[in-house]
Amino acid sequence: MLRLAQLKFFEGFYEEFAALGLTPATYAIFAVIRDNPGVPPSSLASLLRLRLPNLIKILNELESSGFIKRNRSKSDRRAVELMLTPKGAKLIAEGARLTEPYNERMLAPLTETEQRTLLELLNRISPL
Amino acid sequence: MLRLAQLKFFEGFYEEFAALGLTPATYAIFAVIRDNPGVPPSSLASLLRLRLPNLIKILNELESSGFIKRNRSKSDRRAVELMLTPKGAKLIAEGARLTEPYNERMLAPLTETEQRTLLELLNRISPL
DNA sequence: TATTGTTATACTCTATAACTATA
DNA sequence: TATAGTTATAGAGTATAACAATA
Repeated sequence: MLRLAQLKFFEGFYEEFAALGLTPATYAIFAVIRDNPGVPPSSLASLLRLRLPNLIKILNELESSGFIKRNRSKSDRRAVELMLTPKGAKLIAEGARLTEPYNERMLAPLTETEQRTLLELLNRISPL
Repeated sequence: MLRLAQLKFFEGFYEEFAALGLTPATYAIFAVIRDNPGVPPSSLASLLRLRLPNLIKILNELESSGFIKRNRSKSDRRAVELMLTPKGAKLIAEGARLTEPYNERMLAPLTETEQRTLLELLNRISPL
């Protein structure tokens, strides 16, 4: 049942966000960088349960498209600090506007109380 | 959150059922054939949301390993009827014995009432 | 020596087009 | 002509190993 629900959400996501070129993965990456400017790739990968090499490949594309930039940390020159460019900030802001109608459409069979319950139960099973 | 929960269940599944060589996909396929002997590949694919060509590849492996057999329908010789062999029935029966402890472990953070609620809400979002 | 990030690469899963045999 | 099943193949997602730079 989890797989079927997730499939529905991903299919709906591609419909809703196709015009912006956002995927579930890139949306999540943008949102985390927006809320945690300077987050290193390693933290981002473990938070989103992505393998570092797979994340790096996505980050390379996002950087060469001009959506994010990488700064080397002053204190530890191995570490990378991820930031949104103005172009990237604009993209995720546009995406954020589609989020509420998207969630509403996916969760339409549930009341608002049930929607909160579902989120709470899922969060207990696998906390973010 | 759905993706993270599903990831947890799949990882737990591989741990629990590794000894039997069952995957989430093959478990579901065996269970559907067991409960619906003679089910055609097309119905199986749409029920489990698998593309027919991808399902066929799995069915080929399951058949050449001796777990299932294909019968041509008498009434429509294009149609295939899927059946478990005794070997396949034995395998899914062994798998079924692991199912309750597996679900219990994955859903440990929830009370029994909450477990039923979660299943009901997921089923409303994307009915089987 | 250990850690962060990166590259290269293989493997699984998923998607599309085209073919066959029956209807 | 249309349908059920199948094959071949391409693409996306995910995995591991090895390397460079820095600590």
